[in-house]
Amino acid sequence: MSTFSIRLKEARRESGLSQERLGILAGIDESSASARINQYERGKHAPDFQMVERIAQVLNVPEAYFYAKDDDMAQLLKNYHRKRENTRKKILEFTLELESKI
Amino acid sequence: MSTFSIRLKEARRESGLSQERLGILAGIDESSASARINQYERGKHAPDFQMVERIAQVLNVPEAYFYAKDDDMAQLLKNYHRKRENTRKKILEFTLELESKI
DNA sequence: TAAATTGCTAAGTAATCTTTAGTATTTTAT
DNA sequence: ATAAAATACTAAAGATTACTTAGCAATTTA
Repeated sequence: MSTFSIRLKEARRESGLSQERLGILAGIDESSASARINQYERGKHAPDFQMVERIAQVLNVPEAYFYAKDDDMAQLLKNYHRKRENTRKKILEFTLELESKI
Repeated sequence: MSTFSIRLKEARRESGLSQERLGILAGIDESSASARINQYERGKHAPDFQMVERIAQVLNVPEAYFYAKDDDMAQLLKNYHRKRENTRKKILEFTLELESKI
């Protein structure tokens, strides 16, 4: 299982969409939507970034979320994405107040 | 220019490495390291995730950083990555205290 | 328990990435 | 100023990977 596969499955399940429906909403032809999303989710193939952008939009997560190896980072990205601009700035500023690694 | 290209160039420049040197440190054969990193940086081709992992390690950024379309999100990811586990947790918790979008 | 939905897969075709073999550009040293 | 060195860049062929097709398998629902 790849990082991308794990995150895709996580986010799709949260959305309640089937693999095929997600693919169709992301603009894939209905004849191959099911196969392609399944291949992504099983780690058989990896989509190009344009497709990642479309999937991200449908699932309401930022593109970077799919590449977060760490669960906490994935959660952070999802949280950040779902805030208003004003609130996002506060989060970024908060990280600057904290001491860096060693 | 793709998101990946922009982030790669940003992070490589900060590191002070040449395209070729970065490629070699990321494990690419020296005969093609220059061409490949250049192709990535010009948006001509996109590497697979295994290569992204190696590049991320060399440049001391998280993999997700390369896919952050928003500059502030990219900065957040870099900051988060460079904190200790304990501090990272504080950042994640901080996002939970804030009100969500609308 | 039949029907419908959802998940999954092999294999051929299509598309993309990697390597090679350089040229072009920029930087450094004299 | 300019030669040398380093760095950036590119086309094209070869190598690899993704997409489509044509289903079958498993699960869910009525």
